[in-house]
Amino acid sequence: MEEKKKIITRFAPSPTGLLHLGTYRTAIFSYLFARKNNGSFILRIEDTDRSRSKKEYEENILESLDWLGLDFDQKYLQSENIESHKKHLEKMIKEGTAYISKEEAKGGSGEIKEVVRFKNPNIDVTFVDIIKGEVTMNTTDLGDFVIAKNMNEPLFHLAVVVDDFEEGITHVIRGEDHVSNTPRQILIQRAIGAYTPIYAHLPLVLGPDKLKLSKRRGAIPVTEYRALGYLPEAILNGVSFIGWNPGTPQEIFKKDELVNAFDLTKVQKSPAIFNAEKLDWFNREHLKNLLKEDIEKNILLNFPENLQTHPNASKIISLISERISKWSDVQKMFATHEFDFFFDTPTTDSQKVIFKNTTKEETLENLKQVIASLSALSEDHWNLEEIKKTMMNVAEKANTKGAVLHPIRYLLSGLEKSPDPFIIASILGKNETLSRLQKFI
RNA sequence: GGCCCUAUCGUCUAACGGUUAGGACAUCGCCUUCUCAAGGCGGUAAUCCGGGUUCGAUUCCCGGUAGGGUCACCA
Repeated sequence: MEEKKKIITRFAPSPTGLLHLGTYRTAIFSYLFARKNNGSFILRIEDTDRSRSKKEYEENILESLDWLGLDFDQKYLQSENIESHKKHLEKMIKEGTAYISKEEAKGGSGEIKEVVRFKNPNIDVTFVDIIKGEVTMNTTDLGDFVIAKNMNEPLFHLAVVVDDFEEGITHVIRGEDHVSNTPRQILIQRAIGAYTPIYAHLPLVLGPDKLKLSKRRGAIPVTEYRALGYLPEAILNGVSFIGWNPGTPQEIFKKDELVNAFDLTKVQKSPAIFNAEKLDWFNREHLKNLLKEDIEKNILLNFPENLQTHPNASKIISLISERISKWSDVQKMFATHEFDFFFDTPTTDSQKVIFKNTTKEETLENLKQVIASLSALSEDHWNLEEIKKTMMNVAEKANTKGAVLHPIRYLLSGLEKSPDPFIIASILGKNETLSRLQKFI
């Protein structure tokens, strides 16, 4: 029986800023690959650059992973492994694969510093990448690159190699921006006697400008998506589908389905442009999977505070729910005063009451009839069906239904575009409806 | 510029040499008892170019072009 090695992947961000979707996509793919194969997923915070690393960014990473539901089996701080990095450094120097170089510090201060450089054997390095296939690069023009600022401050390439080795990482899944780092790291692996893991370099996520997604060019942090009211499962689903698909027509996936369907070899070879509109669609689809009461609760939470307890608030929730992609859209609707008329009598323009190609007299007559038959409806019968029946009764007798329905709708909403008059009237109640209609008489 | 990678509708993609080149988002039109939203139906829209290989190339090979990545005492 062949023994299968347990798969271990890692997500290794540096806490030097708020990370966007492109970065988290590498976390998602590493996570899905590990879980799909019953492996482990490790989080390693690469904080060796002490001047740029900030605790708040580390906390943001933790928060984001937690929100997305990407649970990790281990968490390491790279800075905690510095003693091990030093040991390898000393050993490399002793064995001649690295050396201390005295040179002028950068910045032109004239100060002489000691940096540690890797003794480059200047050879071709070939590695197998699950996504890109076999890649060969010559390392000659890399020179003797720096692997530590000094004996106490190891740098990226050394730290990554040592940590991956000691943590037993079997698959390094990271962004394509790391392919050119890979030969250097393989050289170091060979120098310290480490194995070479399997690589999978993911093509990058590009912004609408076709350039690598970046904060500078408008990419927002994952926690900002949370603030905007996106569902974590929708983000997970939508981001997974940037440059990957399961090969079946299904597009909406819950987390466990994603784990089940994930296949690293199906990852696209070319970079993908991030489509924010499609992400909204993913969110709308995932919204449909939510419990009705959760939807209602979240929509209400996004009402202006003074309206949350208004008697009409709960009645317009279903109207809102079919008009939003994400929770923050509710706030937007109030900001643009779309639904103000449910809470305050709208101001109306008497010219706009009259439906196209009809006269004022006609409109008045129609409205009088509507008011009369609506008045005859008892409070007990003031519901959507009865109101609709009553209004349609008048409307069908008119030349065009719009001659009746438009004036009603406009007087009730004060808007050219709004939900239909029946639902508005049913929400406003008998008194308010009649009072708004009478204003024109 | 050197090195590496990539190339199907506007965008994300499907088609492991033979398809009327399929789907999704977006867009447009129609229906959906006035408008809007939601829903239904339908439409427009793609194989970068040039050579090969082959009976036959979106698919394989070469070249061009275009795009991306990377060239730190950051990660």
